Amino acid sequence: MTGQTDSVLTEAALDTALRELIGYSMKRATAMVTADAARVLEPMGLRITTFSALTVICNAPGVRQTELAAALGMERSNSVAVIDTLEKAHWITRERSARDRRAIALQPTTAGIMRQKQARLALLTHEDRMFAGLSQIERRELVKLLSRIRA
Amino acid sequence: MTGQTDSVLTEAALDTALRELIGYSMKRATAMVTADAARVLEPMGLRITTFSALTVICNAPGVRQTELAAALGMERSNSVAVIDTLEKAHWITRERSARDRRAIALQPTTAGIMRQKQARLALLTHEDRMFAGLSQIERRELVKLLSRIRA
DNA sequence: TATTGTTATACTCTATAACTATA
DNA sequence: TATAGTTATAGAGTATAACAATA
Repeated sequence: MTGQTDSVLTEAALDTALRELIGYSMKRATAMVTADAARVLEPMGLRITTFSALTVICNAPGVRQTELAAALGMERSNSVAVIDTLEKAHWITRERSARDRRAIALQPTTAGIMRQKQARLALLTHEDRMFAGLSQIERRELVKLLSRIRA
Repeated sequence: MTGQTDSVLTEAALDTALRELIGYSMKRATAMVTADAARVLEPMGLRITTFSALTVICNAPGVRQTELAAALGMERSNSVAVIDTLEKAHWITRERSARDRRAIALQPTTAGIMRQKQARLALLTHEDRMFAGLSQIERRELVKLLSRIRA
């Protein structure tokens, strides 16, 4: 192996041209963060989507499936499998709403609340590691800048 | 429809609890930006992955497939289909390397270079719209903060 | 008529293992 | 032995259409 290449440009990183696009930096950084978060959640039997849904249900007991999906920016149809997973793990229950018999109210179980708290702490630790290069002020600044992006 | 819910919390957004995680804000904001970028690229016959690969090839003619995949943070195996797409569109060519007959040097065609330039301009316009709420200084600050995140 | 949950389906992205031909 | 490109495959996320029950 010579390490040689047929490329003319050998000095700059190959993705330099893409770095002028903010979206590219966002995508690469987010992929890094979410991959690490997924690794943290995996031993707890959670994925990012299931953790997110569980967190919403724990913080808004009785939430409907459609509301949940909308809050997480996902399709109603795709939320079904996520909620199935949480229900099979006995972390949440589905209860027919008395007021509107079409709707289903999602309730967290005691085990679900405990698991969510545990996963939340693990993720906060993970973020403290990933964002160690940023001060608390800079972390808030990052979130603030992200919140000002509009489609 | 009453608009009523079984949820106890009706005032705050349902994903408030998730907003304490920086990764959540990053994921939602990035999804918004990349979805819009994909819409911009689609009429040009490009997706984000194919545009990214084409851009690297245009800026580093002769780059190898393995180098390309590494630069974009994707698996070698997954880069094959992306390069197939670019080759079938006649935007790039595959050439066996003379120095190392295992390797393939990727070269952009004239049409490929033109398409990349066109797509790049469309994406810069798209970003000017998405990031209109941020000054140029703030955009650079955002990228700088993202670059300091470490796994 | 419209909405809720659901099923079916398809497409993209991603990840791993294994093969071939070259080094 | 190791590397470059490739194939096959499977999992996870995402998107659309259509259906039954209910409003």
